[in-house]
Amino acid sequence: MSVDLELEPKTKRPPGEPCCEPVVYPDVEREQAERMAKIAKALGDPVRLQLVDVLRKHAGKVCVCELVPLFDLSQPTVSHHLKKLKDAGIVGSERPGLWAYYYVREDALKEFTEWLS
Amino acid sequence: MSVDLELEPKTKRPPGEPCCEPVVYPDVEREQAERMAKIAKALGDPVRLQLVDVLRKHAGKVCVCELVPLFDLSQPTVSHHLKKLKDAGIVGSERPGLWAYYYVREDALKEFTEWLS
DNA sequence: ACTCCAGATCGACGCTCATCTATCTACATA
DNA sequence: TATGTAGATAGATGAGCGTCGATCTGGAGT
Repeated sequence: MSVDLELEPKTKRPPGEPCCEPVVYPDVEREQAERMAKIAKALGDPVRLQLVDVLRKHAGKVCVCELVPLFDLSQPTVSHHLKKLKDAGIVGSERPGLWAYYYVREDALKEFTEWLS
Repeated sequence: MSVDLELEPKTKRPPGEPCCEPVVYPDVEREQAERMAKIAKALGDPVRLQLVDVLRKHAGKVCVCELVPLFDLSQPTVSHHLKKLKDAGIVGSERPGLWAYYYVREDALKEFTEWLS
């Protein structure tokens, strides 16, 4: 971070020149921005936000068969959303037998909100 | 919120019946989830996250002409991203003369992170 | 008035996403 | 071993997104 910008562009300058000096942006930032954006993107859907919400309210693991009837969506669609959340590292899952249980990875959410604060 | 789920689905049940009782989900939640999802979606792009980051680092208002050269993107694209952020209420803008200045609406970000905590 | 420039808007393109139905996998119970 | 069921995967479709070049808008300076 800490990009040194000139916050006030020059008001008078010879025509043909750009208004601001080009600034080099450190690429280190971009990797983290991409990682955080992945999490934000996963949260950028009302269904997924509600899924996370429900999972957090029930601190333990929640069976998928409990989640599906909460939404007016097909089972594959809910499964798809859960996968998105899992790929972003926001939730984890276990499948001991026939049922699958999902839970929130609080550390991932914490990392995200702290980065944003 | 506080949806009362049965966390343990019945193991044995007559065939033909669904595995879980249907649960009514309060719609009140959905409006807020949609509002928060709108913010998350706006943050779900590395460029926009970096824009927010730069704007916050320079607590005052930053000229668009300073932002454009930070990215390997065309001016219309950066303008488009800024509009997305503005529509989500994350940033605001002023245009006193020829230049446009953008700034972060900290209250919106705070509302989001607190909702997520 | 005329020109120049910063920034927003438009229209197009390719790609991703959310959703569905249909199917597949694998565990459980009889 | 045969059947039923939970959940994941595959394929299709329509909508939305990120990006661009071109154009429009309007303030500044001559």
